[in-house]
Amino acid sequence: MNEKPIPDIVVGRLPLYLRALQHMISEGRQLTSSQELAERLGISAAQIRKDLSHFGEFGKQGTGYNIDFLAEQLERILKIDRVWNMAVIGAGDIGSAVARYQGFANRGFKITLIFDNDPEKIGRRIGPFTVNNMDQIGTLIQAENIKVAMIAVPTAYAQEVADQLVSAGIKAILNYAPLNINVPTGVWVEYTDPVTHLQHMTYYLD
Amino acid sequence: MNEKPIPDIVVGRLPLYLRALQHMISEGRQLTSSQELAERLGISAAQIRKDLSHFGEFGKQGTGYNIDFLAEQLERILKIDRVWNMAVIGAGDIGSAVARYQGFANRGFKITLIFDNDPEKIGRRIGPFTVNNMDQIGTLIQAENIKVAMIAVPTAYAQEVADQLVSAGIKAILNYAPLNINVPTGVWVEYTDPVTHLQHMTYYLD
DNA sequence: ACTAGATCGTAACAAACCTATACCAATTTG
DNA sequence: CAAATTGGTATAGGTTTGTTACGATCTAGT
Repeated sequence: MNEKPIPDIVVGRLPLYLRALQHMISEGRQLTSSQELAERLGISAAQIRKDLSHFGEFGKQGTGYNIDFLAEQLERILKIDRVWNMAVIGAGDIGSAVARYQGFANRGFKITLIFDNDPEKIGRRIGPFTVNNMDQIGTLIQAENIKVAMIAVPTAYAQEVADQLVSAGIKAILNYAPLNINVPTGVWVEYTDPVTHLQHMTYYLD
Repeated sequence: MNEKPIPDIVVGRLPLYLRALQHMISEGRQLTSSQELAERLGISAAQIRKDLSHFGEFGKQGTGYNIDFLAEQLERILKIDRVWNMAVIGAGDIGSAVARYQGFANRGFKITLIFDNDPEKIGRRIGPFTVNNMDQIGTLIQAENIKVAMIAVPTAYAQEVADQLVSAGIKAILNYAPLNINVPTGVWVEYTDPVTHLQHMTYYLD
């Protein structure tokens, strides 16, 4: 525990620790150790202890970590001890699949709005949502005070949509379009592109 | 250019460079520079030059990089100067969206098989594919000599499916299930979990 | 032909990160 | 009580990553 900012790479591992812990909870487990987490995650036990020690002392010598307790602490640290409402932009294949995905619940996130600019799609239902007109992005996102959004529009429109989201007050964007987007300081962007991962792996294949 | 193995993080950036280059190609561009790539990607120009220099000399002083040429070289390095056939396991929301995703073509990959174990789904069509029975994984993957697969099944079955894929000769797995899976040496796994990215960002929000 | 400006490739340096080790305190187990 | 397990801390060393600087090369303009 110290005053220096936590390395981003450490922050990035916390969700992985939490994911493993929640899996253990679903198995009905109560205790674990840095050793066990290390084996499951392919990270060294010392690394895990050091990462956690940036934030406090969560374990008990000789015993290990209480799984529920550590999970709660990580949720607090990652600020997912609440529910973040999210907007999805784009109601195509990706946006629709995201909107129906059951994996956000219980992990701190909930989709509440979905947008598209195709008149064919506006007003239709996708899962429990009605597709809103994209020209309502600013109004609705501000009205509901939403801070997190996912971009699932064609690559050509991603930057334009990102600009609208930033204007609407969005602070975190998960971009499904395979394109880097520019946002001002204070807005965070992460990318998810399956092809990038696949290309990374094929380097190592014959 | 030297004999030591290339750091994995460098390999991981090559797909990003390639993605930016292909975007420039679609804009009809011919030349670029490490400086321009750096601005687009948010990586320093020197970093980009150093990364590329691991593999050869692709630029021309005073001029920059020929976009088509550099893209071809990166495709060769990443071994996507061919088409990798892929299998998708799981025909639920994620698997279906993946199967319909148009973004694999032209980036080195092509889905050719999709599997599920739900009798309701087996035999049904998803996009251009017919859903195969999961008990055919070994047979069909070996028959078509497929080396790359994507896991899009519920978390509880991901490890079991991974084991089957490894037995069938799969060498690279992209896992959509939010769970670490264990595979033997020589098999590569990458993960894509939107919630992990979201949780990483919320750490920095208020 | 010459100059100015742009750019690459590379080397040297600095910072960040990871690994390994050792140690102590607390706890559990036998 | 003794032995084994475990977390947290500190330290040192090495690897990786990022930054800066600079010579060499190319283009464009005069």
